[in-house]
Amino acid sequence: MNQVAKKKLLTAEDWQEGALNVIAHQGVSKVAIEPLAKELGVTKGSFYWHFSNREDLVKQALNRWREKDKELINEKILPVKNPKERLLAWFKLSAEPIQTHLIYSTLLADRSDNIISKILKEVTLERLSYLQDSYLQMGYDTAQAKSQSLMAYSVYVGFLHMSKTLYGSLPDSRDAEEYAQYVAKQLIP
Amino acid sequence: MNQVAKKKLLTAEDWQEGALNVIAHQGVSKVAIEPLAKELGVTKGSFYWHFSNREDLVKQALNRWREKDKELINEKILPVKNPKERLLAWFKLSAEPIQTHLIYSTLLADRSDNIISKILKEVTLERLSYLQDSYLQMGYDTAQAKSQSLMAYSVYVGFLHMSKTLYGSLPDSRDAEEYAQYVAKQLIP
DNA sequence: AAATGTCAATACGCTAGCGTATGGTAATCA
DNA sequence: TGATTACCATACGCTAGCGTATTGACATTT
Repeated sequence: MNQVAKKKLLTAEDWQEGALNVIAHQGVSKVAIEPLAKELGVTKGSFYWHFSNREDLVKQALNRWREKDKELINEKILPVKNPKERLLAWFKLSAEPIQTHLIYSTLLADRSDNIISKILKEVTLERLSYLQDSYLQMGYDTAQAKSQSLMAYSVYVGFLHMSKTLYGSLPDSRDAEEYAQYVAKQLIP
Repeated sequence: MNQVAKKKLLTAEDWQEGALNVIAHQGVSKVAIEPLAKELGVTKGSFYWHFSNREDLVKQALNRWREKDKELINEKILPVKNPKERLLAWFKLSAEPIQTHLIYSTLLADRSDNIISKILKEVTLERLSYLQDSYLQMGYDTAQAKSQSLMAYSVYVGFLHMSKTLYGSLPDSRDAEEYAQYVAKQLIP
């Protein structure tokens, strides 16, 4: 509840992280300044020092999310040289119950602003591109690689929602592992 | 803007339909009484005659959606006797840009109330069950049919979001057609 | 014709949340 | 040490939207 007990002063990053947590679990529309301030142990006065308004916060928070997501891929996926292994790694990662997936799935239906749509599109296209690359490197022609990566990515998106819908949250790591392996067997020849 | 120019009196169904339209395009959280009243050409006085409060409207609207969705399936999918043909019909239907899909994909990330989660789960389980039946009738064993239907349904959910997210970027109607055929080939042996 | 029922308009109070204005405090700098 | 800076608190006004209370206008029944 009060994760900044020792730290006296807040940074813009603290606010961004707080916003991302709300987005992950309740959606962008639930990002409210005063409740967030309470949670961080300060008042609005702090907020309007760091940000010009609510939209500013949302924008910065989503950009932060995009950067963190990119770093994750750069560290865990792209270094895998073998394309088949790389796809496997991606499927495994995509089934892990981490914040970036929660945020992504929440944004997918919460398109209240153009900010959201824009970032969502950019992130999706970028993710699709490295999936497609992997399939291309496995010998698919362009059209096949396009369709196949689109389908694989759809399975990922669908999985996020299904697990939320059917279990109330993302499944535990054992179930996720099992599912990832099954899907991988179907989608990686 | 004013679709009830001739009709003087509103019914509860009119309000439910209005709510469903908002849900389909903006999400449940955007369902507001006064704006909806304006759109329907009346005031709040009408609303509180037909419903006890906002939650009441949302609940009734979502139940209405579920019934309409069930009717659609009963009419267009279940009558197809051949299981392979039935799956094909379902994939075709699932790619059509009709309201029921819009609502479904919106609900998927807009889980503000328990009402939504409950209905969403019910609808999803029901849809999965007739998908699973089709695969069973095609000779899959229970575990396979379960996993396969889950994956097929994930592709459906993913497709809904992808087309929304990438609109204007990737899929023109020719690509969409190509993709649909590709997916069907992968998911229906 | 009177009474009742059905549906809607209007006026009101209430709350949550946004954004502004101003003041305060502790640290740092000149 | 006085002044400035960085950060936060407090108080205020404003709007959207919820829900209630009351009244009004037809339509139907008696």
